[in-house]
Amino acid sequence: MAKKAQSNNQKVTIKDIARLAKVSVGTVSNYLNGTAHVAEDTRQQIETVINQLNYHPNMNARSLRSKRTQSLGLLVPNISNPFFSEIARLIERYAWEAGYQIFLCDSDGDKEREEAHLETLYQRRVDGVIIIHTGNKSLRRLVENWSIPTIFVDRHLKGLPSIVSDNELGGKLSLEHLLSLGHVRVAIMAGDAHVDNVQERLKGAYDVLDQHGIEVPGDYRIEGTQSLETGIEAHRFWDLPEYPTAVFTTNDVIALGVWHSCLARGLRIPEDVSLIGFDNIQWSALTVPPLTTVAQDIEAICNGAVTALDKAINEQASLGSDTQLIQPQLLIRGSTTYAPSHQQITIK
Amino acid sequence: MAKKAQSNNQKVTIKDIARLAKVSVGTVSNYLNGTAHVAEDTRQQIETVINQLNYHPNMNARSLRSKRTQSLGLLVPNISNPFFSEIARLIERYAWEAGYQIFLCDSDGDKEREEAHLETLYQRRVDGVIIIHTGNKSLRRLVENWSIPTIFVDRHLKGLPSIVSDNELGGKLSLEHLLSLGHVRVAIMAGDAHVDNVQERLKGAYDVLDQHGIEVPGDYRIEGTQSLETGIEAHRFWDLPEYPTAVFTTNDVIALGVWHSCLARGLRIPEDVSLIGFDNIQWSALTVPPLTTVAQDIEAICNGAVTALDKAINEQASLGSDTQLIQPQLLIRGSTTYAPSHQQITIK
DNA sequence: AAGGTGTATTGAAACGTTTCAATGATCGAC
DNA sequence: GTCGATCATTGAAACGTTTCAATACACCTT
Repeated sequence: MAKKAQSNNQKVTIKDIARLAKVSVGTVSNYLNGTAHVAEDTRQQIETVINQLNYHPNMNARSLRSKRTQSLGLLVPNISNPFFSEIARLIERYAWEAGYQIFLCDSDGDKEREEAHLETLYQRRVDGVIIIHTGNKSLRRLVENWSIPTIFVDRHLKGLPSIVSDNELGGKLSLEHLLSLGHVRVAIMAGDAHVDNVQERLKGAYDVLDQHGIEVPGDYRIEGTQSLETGIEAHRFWDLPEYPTAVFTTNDVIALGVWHSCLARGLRIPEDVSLIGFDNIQWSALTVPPLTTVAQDIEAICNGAVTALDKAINEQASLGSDTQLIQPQLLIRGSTTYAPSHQQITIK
Repeated sequence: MAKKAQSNNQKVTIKDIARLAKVSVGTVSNYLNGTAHVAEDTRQQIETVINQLNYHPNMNARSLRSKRTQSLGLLVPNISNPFFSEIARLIERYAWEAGYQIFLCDSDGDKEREEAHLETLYQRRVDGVIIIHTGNKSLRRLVENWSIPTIFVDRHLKGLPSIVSDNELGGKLSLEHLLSLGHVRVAIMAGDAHVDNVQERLKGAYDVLDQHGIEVPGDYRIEGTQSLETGIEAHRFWDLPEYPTAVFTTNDVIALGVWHSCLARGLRIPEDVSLIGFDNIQWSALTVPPLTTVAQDIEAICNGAVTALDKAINEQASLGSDTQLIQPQLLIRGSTTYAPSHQQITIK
């Protein structure tokens, strides 16, 4: 068995290819990139040599010269959050289809790490950046005067290009649904009220409540973070003498936490408590009954983000400075139903 | 307000720094990398200029010359799978702490995409690669003769360096637990029996069953993929005249699918059915009662993988070719209990 | 005053590509 | 048989760093 000359895979360069194929480096480069026509026979020459030598172009050299890295940075607060990991999956896919690979940067909710990650992305000269920020104000300064196309997703920063759901509308749809079912004692799981999209969802929700003259007492509102743990805090509702018949949450993870607190307390959903989420993460369809929620069209968001970046990169068109809104959709499933008659219920 | 000369952030290079600081490029490089002592006053010179000019070193140039990219490739079958996204989170963190950033590559369970991703990782000259493979046999050839330190995680390939849980032990612990509770009618949700770790878990499980002379009838076993959907297939069990009292699954996601099928059928866990998972993903603790499962020590796995790579990279020590086994741990929670008396139960 | 010893700095080559003006070859038209 | 025109190819500069042998300088020692 002839062992081919593949073992020296360490450092075969375009020069080696050129030499063995008896052409110039320029021609090989042209062949590789399709930058110019190369004659049929030289093409075959080159191909033969490349296959023999097990050649893998060095992208760093290529990037240095051409000022393109075919890579994007993706900065997220926590990749193991199911909503963000789904975004990552889609971004990765669309990016791959457009010829980019992505640097995954997890800020872990930490502002310093967020900035440090951005700095290295800059140093790597990624072609574009997609950010889900943590509410870090100094991010604006950082991004405003750097030269890499950057787009915010899910959470935006006023005046910087972004593509997010119409969260206010989402909050509105959510509460209109609850009120249409006759609920009056509505609790609000606000989560992290520092996050812009949370604020918007809340605004949409409160607007509807105001409009119907419904007031939310202080002990019907819990703030915290966008996490399971905060959702579980809902147990405080169930200690109240008159507990809410419906709970609005600012995301599904929180809602699942609330659900957990209900199960732990023996409360049935939706018979005792109607519960509505936001995001439509994978798990929200899995509960029994499935969670009513406001679905974000994250395919549109992710595809939009990658496409916009790609366009900005290739046509050096500006990304502009506006927020592109994507329509959310109310997904009525089993976790919401008509308000129970107004009897006073006491937990054992 | 003086607007500093920061606007021309486009193309300031180490040469500019050198020129303005009146030193040679070499010295600036030494300062930046700490490769040699630079005198106190020149150090200050350089620092001043760098701050004035808003300089960001070009990592592509650096990589080209130094043959180091400070980046790792992470190849996963599906980043939105909660188990993999948790792995990604940990890998990203440990890598960051060790000075690397990671390229996230999602193979989407597709062999071609998997190979294509690896090829580009090679072209980018990443310093190391971490792979969770999809069972692609030709991966071996690909990895065996390339020169980048590579380690397999969660799923291994015989003879190639890897770090995985002792899955056979896990399966054993799992079934010993079920049998100790008196279960005899045990069903097996095998998931994807092509995946090596699934095979091992099954082996551990069947060994215990054999040892106790318990046989699993054909209709007590379901295969499919490592997914929710496959778990939900468990509804077929509940159609049987005598359905299983316990279900062993090869991962938590499947287990949650099984749980779903029980809820849909009105079966209570653990009163009617004992259910045990594998992995200890975040959501497994959230069910009520929480899911009994075999916890993988993925912190150890991820930390081990990054550390091993880092060592191989810096000391060009070989990674060897052996599998490092990490101990799993049985986590007894609420979803398993004693087998009900052997009465025949008929669903309505 | 010559030699020796460090320490801080320099200068230029190298890394592996792309890019582009310039060259050579081929061919049809006159 | 010459002139353009077209097409394929070449050669060398450039990209922004690191690396390393060589130098310059200052300070001791004898």
